[in-house]
Amino acid sequence: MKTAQADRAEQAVAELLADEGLRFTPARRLVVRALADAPGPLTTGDLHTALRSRLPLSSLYRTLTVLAAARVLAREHDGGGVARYELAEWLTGHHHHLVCLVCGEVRDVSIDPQTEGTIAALVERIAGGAGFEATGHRIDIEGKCAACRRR
Amino acid sequence: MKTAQADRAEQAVAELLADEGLRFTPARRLVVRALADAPGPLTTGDLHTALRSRLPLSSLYRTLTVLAAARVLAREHDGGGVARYELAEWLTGHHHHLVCLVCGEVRDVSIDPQTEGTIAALVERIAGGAGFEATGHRIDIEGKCAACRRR
DNA sequence: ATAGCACTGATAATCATTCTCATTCTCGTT
DNA sequence: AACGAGAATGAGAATGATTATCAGTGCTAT
Ligand SMILES: [Mn+2]
Ligand SMILES: [Mn+2]
Ligand SMILES: [Zn+2]
Ligand SMILES: [Zn+2]
Repeated sequence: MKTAQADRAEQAVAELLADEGLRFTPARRLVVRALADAPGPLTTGDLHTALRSRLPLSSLYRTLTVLAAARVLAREHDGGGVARYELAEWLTGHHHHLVCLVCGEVRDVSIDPQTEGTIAALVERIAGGAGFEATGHRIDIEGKCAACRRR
Repeated sequence: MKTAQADRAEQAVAELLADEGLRFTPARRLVVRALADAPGPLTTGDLHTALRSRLPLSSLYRTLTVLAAARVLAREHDGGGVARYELAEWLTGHHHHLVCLVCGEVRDVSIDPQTEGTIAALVERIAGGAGFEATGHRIDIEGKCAACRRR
């Protein structure tokens, strides 16, 4: 996320937390910033490595739980079952993921609005056919990332 | 999965296991059958509930591990991080999932070949643009299932 | 300054999953 | 039919990630 956008997101987070009677403490700011700077969702381990000197593990876990409950963060799980967190889509915009099956990296990727429209339409159709009310979708593209390809 | 197809799948599994010097034991047969009959991927808990009288938990876990390593089963993780298993796509055919955010159910859904072709094409395009070599994709449609809708 | 909450961080507890190991089973060979 | 090697089983212990506890600290409004 580029800095201007990240600053705006941080502002939005501050307001949301205030509304819920929660504070935007240093710990929470550290986590939000780390995720805003990341090219994709980060595991708890990634975050712990990055922030270990400034944020004990138990506090990191609590912070992630609180921010996810407040819908500031979205939590998902990768193929190995380890939790990954990213800023919620109302902060980052809708997007999808490239998942490298070799190194495990997960990277954000956006689709042009035109194509995204096509997808939304076919998702509607498929869901409707099954009596299912679709509210969103998630696409993971699996394969080999650029770095892993060249070796 | 309908029975004729399930029988064929079971046959294919028997052959694959034999090739690997593994046996198609009663425990493995129970698990493969349970998954062949299921409308979507099952959690370890689902399977344990269904098979508890015939298969101790430690054996269930080992069976799942062995079958997944042999590529008979595919393992994924749902939003809450619990493992889900299903027959590998070379047995079931390629498909996607409807994920109910209310009750947690996950159901298989197939897309017509025409639409699947469209998806494959745009996946190629998106991946290529990022220097990524796509080998597959996964689509989860999230929302409210038919049962949860009507109450 | 005081009271009431929110927050922190160390630690203990939980829960799913994996590991260990003694025992049993299968299958091919004598 | 008895034998031996490797495969499989099942009970229980161990692991690892995550969550819960709780005593102490910090903010903020009155
Ligand atoms: Mn993302
Ligand atoms: Mn499936
Ligand atoms: Zn990679
Ligand atoms: Zn439902």
